[in-house]
Amino acid sequence: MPNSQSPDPRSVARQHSDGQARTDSTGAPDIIATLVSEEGLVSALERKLAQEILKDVDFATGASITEIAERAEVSPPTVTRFCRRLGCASFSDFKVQLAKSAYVGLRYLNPETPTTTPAEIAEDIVTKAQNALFEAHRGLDLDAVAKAAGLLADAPMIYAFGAGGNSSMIVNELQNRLFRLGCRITASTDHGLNLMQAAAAEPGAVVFGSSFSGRNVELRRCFQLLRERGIRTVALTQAGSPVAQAADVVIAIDLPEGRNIFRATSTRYAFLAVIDIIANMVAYADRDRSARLLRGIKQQLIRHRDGDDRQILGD
Amino acid sequence: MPNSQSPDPRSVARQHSDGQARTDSTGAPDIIATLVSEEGLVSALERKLAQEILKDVDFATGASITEIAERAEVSPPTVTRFCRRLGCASFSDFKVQLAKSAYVGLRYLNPETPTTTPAEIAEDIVTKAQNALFEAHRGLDLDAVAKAAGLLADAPMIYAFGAGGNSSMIVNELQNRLFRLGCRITASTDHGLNLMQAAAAEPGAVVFGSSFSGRNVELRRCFQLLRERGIRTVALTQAGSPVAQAADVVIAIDLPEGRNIFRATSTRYAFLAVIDIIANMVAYADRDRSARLLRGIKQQLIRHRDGDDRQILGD
DNA sequence: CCTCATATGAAAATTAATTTCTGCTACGGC
DNA sequence: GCCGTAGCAGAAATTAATTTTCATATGAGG
Repeated sequence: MPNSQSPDPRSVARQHSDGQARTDSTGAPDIIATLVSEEGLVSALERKLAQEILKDVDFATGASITEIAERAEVSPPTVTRFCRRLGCASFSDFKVQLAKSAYVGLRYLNPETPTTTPAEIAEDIVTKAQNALFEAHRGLDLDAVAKAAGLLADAPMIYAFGAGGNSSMIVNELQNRLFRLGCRITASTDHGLNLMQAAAAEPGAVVFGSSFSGRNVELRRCFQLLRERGIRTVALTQAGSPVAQAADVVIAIDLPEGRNIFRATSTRYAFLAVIDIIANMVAYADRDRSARLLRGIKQQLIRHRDGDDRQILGD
Repeated sequence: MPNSQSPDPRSVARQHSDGQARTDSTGAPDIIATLVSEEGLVSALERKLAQEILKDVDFATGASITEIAERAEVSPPTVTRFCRRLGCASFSDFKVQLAKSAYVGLRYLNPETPTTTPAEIAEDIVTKAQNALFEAHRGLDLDAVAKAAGLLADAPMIYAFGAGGNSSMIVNELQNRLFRLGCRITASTDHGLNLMQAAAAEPGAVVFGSSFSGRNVELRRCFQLLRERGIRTVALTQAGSPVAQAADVVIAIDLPEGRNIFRATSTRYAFLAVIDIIANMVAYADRDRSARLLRGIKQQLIRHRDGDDRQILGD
């Protein structure tokens, strides 16, 4: 038997038995992800347990160890061992971890239920948005983001290309955030214009392109042209997609799309967050200049509109 | 002694003893909010307990009842009673509820820490965005949203007014969502144009205005003009603000603004969610027509761009 | 076919949480 | 000012739940 010295379980808590703990950025184990992937679960009963818990997480967070054991048709000790294997100190620690993950990470796992009442619609939209942020954050390649921010911060000129309502919003937002920081940037959302700008862009310029699907052929064409011309490109898009393949730096966002045609894609929230992260990084690249510019803009707004924008930059 | 019949605690769980449970829309008690407000906590020791738990929620979610009792210098039974009074079935139920609330709702209670590393920046942006969604959802007046959606769904023409980068994005997004559903809508983000459109708007039209601060005097002027003309207005803005006062239907969003001048306001995420909720409600107002239109748009896109938009409407 | 490793559950032991009961305190009436 | 009442708080006892121990079973590898 390993661990015959019986180490304090608490010391191994929050850490995977194989040392490869799945954690979110707060350092907390991401129980749901582990349950879904079933990683580290060797036996059949443990897998069954994982499935049973995922089937009704709300029940699991409220139930006692015997209730869960009964549902999965295993014995309580098996549940305890299962929790330990997942990196929790105890069964109750497991429940707490589960509750933490579940709040945001859970619901999109449930079958898509049609929403009709106002409360359900609001719940659906907000939860999906939170999920999108959660998932995107988890999968975000920070090095790629930092690299992109570095390119943008140093660029003498930035072109931001998008098309369609969603990416248009994203590139406009990028322009909106970066011009305040002293970046020279122009956003355009027209394919023809994008192509012309790509052809005319001066060496040293950086082109940022957004595509939710990654299959925007015109954007890909722009990127290919730019690559030939030696102009660096940053893509915010799906991993492995045609657009991603044509870009120098790829910030990949891969999120499952819901099947509700009435709901706009919650992926927008994740894209928006990436823009904010990039903008923040660019701001910190030259903190003093950014602060000076932002304060200047704010003062102008206050002077011009008399308190209109007391709170935030740009109503 | 009340409750001498000793009802099953589970039956009173998730419900405040006075029947005025603070719950989020999922029906789960919002423990953190209750702890902060100290509502329903009669005795001094219970208040002390609440403060002690808020002081270190992470500890509380992991600790046993005796550990918490020791920290607050009370006895374990007091902790049990405390949990019951908060509407939980048991101490462990309390911990689970606490963990649920804490994941999203907690962190903005912590002092704003400056972020510098890429990981910190990403964490900060994402967490703040999730918080904004969480808080806005909690405080959202669904009746007002439904009323607004009803007005928009029935309007022969919609004018969406915003100004500044943030509200511009919001009204563009509204247009983007609603035109797909067959609404006649035009968004404009220019004060002068807004005023002219307000003056020219035909009776029966509905004007939607967004202002993050609520102090956009030009928008308020538009709304006042429209009120005189008997044209209905919907404001998405801060409660009680000048803009809100001038509007017929107010969707109020009141969120604390961070002090980090480098970060764009996380309130944008909440505003965006409200737009999505409205659009969804409008879609359901005439579900068949919406479905028909959306499918038609999708087919056109697929035919024209050959797979470019396989996944979502509008890249 | 045997052996070893590992998994599993029954039962025991332990630990934790809750109930009961009693003392205490504060407040109001007399 | 004293007494009674109400309700809170904690000690101890009770109960419930979880975990450990140990015996058995199962299956892979020799």
